[in-house]
Amino acid sequence: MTTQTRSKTRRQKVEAREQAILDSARKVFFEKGYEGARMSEIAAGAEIAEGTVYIYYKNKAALMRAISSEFWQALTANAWAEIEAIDHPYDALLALARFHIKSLMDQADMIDLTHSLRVVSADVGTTTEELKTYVRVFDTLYSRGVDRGDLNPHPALWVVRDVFFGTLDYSARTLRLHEDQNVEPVVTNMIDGIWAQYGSDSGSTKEPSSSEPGDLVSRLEGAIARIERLGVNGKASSD
Amino acid sequence: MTTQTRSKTRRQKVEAREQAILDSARKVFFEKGYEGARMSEIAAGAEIAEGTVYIYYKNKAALMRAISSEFWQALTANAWAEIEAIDHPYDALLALARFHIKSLMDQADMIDLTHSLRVVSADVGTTTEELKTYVRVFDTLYSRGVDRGDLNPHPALWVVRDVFFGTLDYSARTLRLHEDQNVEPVVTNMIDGIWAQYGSDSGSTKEPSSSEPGDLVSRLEGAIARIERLGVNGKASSD
DNA sequence: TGGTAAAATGAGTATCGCTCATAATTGACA
DNA sequence: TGTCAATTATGAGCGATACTCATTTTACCA
Repeated sequence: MTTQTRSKTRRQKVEAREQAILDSARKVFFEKGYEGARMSEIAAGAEIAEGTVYIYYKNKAALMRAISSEFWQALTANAWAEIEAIDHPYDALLALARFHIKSLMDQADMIDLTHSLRVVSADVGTTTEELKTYVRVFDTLYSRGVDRGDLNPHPALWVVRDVFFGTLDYSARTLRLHEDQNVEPVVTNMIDGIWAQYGSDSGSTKEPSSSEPGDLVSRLEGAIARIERLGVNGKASSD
Repeated sequence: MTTQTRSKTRRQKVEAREQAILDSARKVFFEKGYEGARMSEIAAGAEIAEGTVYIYYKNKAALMRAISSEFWQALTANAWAEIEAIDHPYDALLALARFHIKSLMDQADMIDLTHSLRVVSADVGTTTEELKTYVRVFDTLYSRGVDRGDLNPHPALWVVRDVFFGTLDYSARTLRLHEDQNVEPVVTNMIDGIWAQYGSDSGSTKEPSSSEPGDLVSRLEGAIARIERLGVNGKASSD
């Protein structure tokens, strides 16, 4: 028992220190940027000697990679949590888009740092892998929509995926420079665009012209609901 | 005359050296990345002493910024040249999209380096300004489309602009990893999507009643038109 | 040709990421 | 509790690099 307790204590101490290093490093990286960050300052922030950092992380790039990795894993977990209770693919995609763009805007520093790693450090494999995992949330939602018959299967999913993430990424950057940071117009606009192109209107088979009038009505009702929602949330965006 | 000739010679020599530094730096930056690039190697490539570089460029970041600036200016000029002879906004946007994504793919190193500057160097003002100038090509084309009555005015142009550049940016990255690097599906799909959402279907004037309740009606009419058009165009995009 | 301002040089400086010999701490066992 | 081996921490020192500056070289004009 004594053995286990002490062993546990030791491990706890190590883990606490590891986390302290990460916390300090994150702070310094955000304040000074990757190059501007000093290992000495990171060590001081974690209240350890500079050499100790290198026991936990091979070098500066590895430390940065760990922070980036931690961020993307948390983001992925939060994304899943955000959409798990939502049934309809349209609403789920909408929620994911909202979550994504808000995350980008809130944690812009982290995003920029992650992207910079692509160039700063040659070894980006890890980060790329984490990005792929995150992106899988979208892929799953889209596939679910296809299975339910709400979305048409796209011959290359990545085309739609790039519209989704590309648009949100750029919009987040733009929105950050604006006074009005209402994301609703951007999100609704983009999802509606995807739905207009890939939504299965008549259910199963694709017909040239407006095939079944009844379907048009139901889609219009959905559109009205969406527009009304925009009217409530997006009122400020009309200027 | 002698005076002018010699004075010209001196200036020419200086300018030639400046260009030699830029050329050498570009090469080294591409080969080694920003951090990996050595000022000594850049100087050696330009066949000058290391200290001389600092007469022309304040520091490493300024040198990188000059390269980035040169690149974006050339890109902007080429973009204008690419679309100047094209009359119809749809074709022009298509051409711009093709040009943009191909440039991104061909000069991926440059793009990555430019983006990394955002983090590496705090002073990014210049690069941002050059980006804005480049983006103006798109804005002009869209406005032209609105003036001609081919496109509906969007309450916030940047929303469409971010769809355009965001999608192309992400798609370029994805395409680079693919065997098949055919940009046509991406480009056509994206422009068609924009056209489906913002193309003025019935032809001429838009209802400018922005803040009136009638706004909802006009927007609904646009939505109906889009849905109807989707029935026709959506067929092509499904393969 | 001689004088001067501009331009080039490269050894030297400051600073940083990282290493490693040494010290301190921890925990199993008697 | 005291001993000892293993683990963990330390920080002076090393190599490397961006950048400076006193000195030299070049370009130009009278």
